[in-house]
Amino acid sequence: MLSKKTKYGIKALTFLGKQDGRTPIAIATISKSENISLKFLESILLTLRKNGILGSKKGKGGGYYLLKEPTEIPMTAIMRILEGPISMVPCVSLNFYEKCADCPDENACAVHQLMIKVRDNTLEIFRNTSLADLCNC
Amino acid sequence: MLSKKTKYGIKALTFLGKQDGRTPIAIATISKSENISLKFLESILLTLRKNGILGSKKGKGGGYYLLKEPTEIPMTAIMRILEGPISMVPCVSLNFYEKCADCPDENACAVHQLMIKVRDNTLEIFRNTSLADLCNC
DNA sequence: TTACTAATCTACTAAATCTATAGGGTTTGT
DNA sequence: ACAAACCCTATAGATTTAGTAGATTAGTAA
Repeated sequence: MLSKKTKYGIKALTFLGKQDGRTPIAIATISKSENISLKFLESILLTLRKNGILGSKKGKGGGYYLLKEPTEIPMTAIMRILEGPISMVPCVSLNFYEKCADCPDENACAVHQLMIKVRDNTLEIFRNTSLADLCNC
Repeated sequence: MLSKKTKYGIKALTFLGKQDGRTPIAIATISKSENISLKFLESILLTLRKNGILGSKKGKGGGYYLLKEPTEIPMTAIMRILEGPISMVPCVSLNFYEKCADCPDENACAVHQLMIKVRDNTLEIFRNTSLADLCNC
């Protein structure tokens, strides 16, 4: 299941993507519009900034803004920053790979084989979807 | 991410599916073969029994066995029993639907639309995969 | 029948981690 | 002076992943 962190993050990004230009938007504005706890949203936007998705401006008139065009931000990037691995098990993850402690042979593991399929499918959706696509809903 | 409960459950079911006939297999046998904590596995098999996937026999020579042919057990059933919803958000779940508190209009929600796509794809894989398919790895 | 043993079943506990915040102070820009 | 991001800490609650202890049931051998 998707964490609220990820869900709120996507909603906030979508909100920013719908604005025109790079005018900074205050956290409070997004928080009110999307019904997200202010402090929680604060930490979410901070991680998005630290990961190169958002820029910020301090002081009066400050806020957050997208660093790239929405068309240039794929869902894979957003998901990996906010949710972590796209795979359902670490042993099929491309970016967060970890070997299973209990599994002597990955290729003989039924779960492994099945989850590769699921990952490939999900990955293709996220690769073919950009933030811009979400903004057109 | 998939919980260990689900992962272990699938592995145990695969192990049972590979046996021939309905001879009961002791928990300890599966536990050793698949490197799963005995007591944790015990509770997992119990829920699978309570949900009509497994049968059990008590006492000496007892254990667990599949109630149906592996071909008759779809992954959707296994996943829903062990992991819960297949969807990444409750608002797109077919079997575990819940409305989002923060979302005034589902159809206008970008997350909602995207997660429907992901759910449809994942669901198709699980629908087209039975336990028997996992046993042939 | 009785005792023993193997196995499931039930219930309780607990550590560890994750989630979703809340509070308050600091820094920076206008 | 003020507004806003930034940063640090704490925390309640839930979930996960087990571990512990014992009850119950069923087959086997004496």
